[in-house]
Amino acid sequence: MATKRAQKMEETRAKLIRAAREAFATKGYAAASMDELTAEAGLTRGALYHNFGGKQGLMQAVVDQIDQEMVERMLAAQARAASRWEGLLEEGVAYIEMALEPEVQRIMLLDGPAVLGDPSQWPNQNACLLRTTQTIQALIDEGTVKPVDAEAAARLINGAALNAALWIAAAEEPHAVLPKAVEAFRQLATGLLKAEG
Amino acid sequence: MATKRAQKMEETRAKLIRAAREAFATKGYAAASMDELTAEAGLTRGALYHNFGGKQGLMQAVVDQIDQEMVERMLAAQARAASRWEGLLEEGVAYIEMALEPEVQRIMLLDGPAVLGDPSQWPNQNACLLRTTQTIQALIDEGTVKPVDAEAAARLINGAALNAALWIAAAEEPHAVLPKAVEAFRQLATGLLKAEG
DNA sequence: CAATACACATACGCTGCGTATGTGAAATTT
DNA sequence: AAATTTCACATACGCAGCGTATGTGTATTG
Repeated sequence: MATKRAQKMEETRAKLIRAAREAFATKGYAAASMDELTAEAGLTRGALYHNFGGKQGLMQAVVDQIDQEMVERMLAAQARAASRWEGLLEEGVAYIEMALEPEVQRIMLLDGPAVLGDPSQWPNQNACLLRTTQTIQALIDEGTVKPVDAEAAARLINGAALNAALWIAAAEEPHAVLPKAVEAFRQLATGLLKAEG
Repeated sequence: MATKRAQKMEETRAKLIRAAREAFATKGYAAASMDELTAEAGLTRGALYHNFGGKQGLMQAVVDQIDQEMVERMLAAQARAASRWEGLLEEGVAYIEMALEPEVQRIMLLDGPAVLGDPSQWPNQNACLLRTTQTIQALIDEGTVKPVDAEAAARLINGAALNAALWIAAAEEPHAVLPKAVEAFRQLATGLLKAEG
C-alpha cells in the first residue's frame, strides 16, 4: 500500500511546487525568498531541503512540471491538425501562444536557462525536440520536406517559435502582433518544403 | 580639456567592465562576487557603486559593450556579401558563429535576459533588429521576398539563428554541427523568398 | 593658497542561503 | 501492543554577499 507518509510527502511537494511557481513567476527566481515561499505553503525551508535538495532543485521541479504541461499541449495541437506538415506548424503555433503566459515566459524562457543551463539539455525539452525531429524526418522521407538535417531543422523551427513568443510577450499589444508572428512563422517554415504550394 | 579625473574614471570603468566580463563569463552572474571582481581589478565595491550603481548596472554595461561588438561584426559580415539577400544570410551566420564563444553564450544568451529582461528590449539589440527589419523591408520592396511583416520576419530569423547558436554551443562537437546548422538556416530562410532559386 | 568637489575606500547592518541538530508521528519489530 | 527505529520536517546557527552610510585624499576652482 501507499503509506500515509508517502502520501503526505507528495502533498508537501505539490504545495511547495505550487508556491514556487507563483513566486518564481511573479518575483523571478533570484528575488524569490525561500523563507517567504515556504511560509506561503505553510512549511519551512527544512521541508524544501529535504524534498528538493535546495533552491535550484525546486526550480528544476517547477520547470519539469511546466515543461510537461507544455509538451502535452503541443501534442494536442499536433493531433488536431489535418496533415503531418500542418501538425508541425500547429505545434509551433501552440508554442508561440503558450509564451503569452507570464509564468511560461519568466520561468521557462528567462530564468530557467540561466539557472539550469541551456534548455535543449532539459529532459522534457529533449523529448519534445526529439518528437519534432522525428516528425521532420518523416516529412523528409515522404518527400514533403527538403533533405536537410532533421535535428537542425527542428531546433531552428523551435527557435523561431520561441523568439516569436518572446516578441509577443514583450509587446504592448500582444494580441495584435500574434497573427503577424504566426503568419511569418508559417511563411518561414515553408523554406523547408520541397516545392512551393 | 578632458580633465584628469575624467580620464581616470574612464580607466576605472574599463577595468571594472573587463573584470566583470571575465567573472560573469566564467562563474555566471549570480555566482560572481563583487568583492572578488573588484579586487581583481585592483579596486573595491565603492568604485563599482559610484560608477555603475550596483551589480545590475555593471551587468548592463558589460552587455552593452558586447552587444556593440556583435553589431559591428554583423555589419562587417553583411558588407562582405554580394547581394542584399546574401547579406541577410551572412548576418545570421555571423550571429550563429559568435555564439560559439562562451562569453557571448553565458552573458548574452543565458544570464543577460534573466537579469535585464527580454533582449529585444535592449537598446543595441533594437538597433541590430531594426537594421535587419529594414533589410528585409528592402528585399520585400525589390520583390525578392514575400510581402510578410518585416519586423516579424526579422525576429524569427534572428530567433532561428539564436537557437542554432545555442545548439552549437551546447554540442559536444560544436564545429561538427556548425555546418549543419548553417545549412538548415539557409534553407529555412528561403521560406521568405518569393520564388525558389 | 584656501576652499570645495568628487572619486573611491572603509565600515556597518541586514537579508538569505546552506547545514547541523532537534522532534514528534508513522512504521517496524518482537 | 509496547518498545524501538525511521524519517519528514522544524529549529537554530554560521557565513557570504549586497547595499548604504560615512570617511579620506587628490584634483579642481576661485
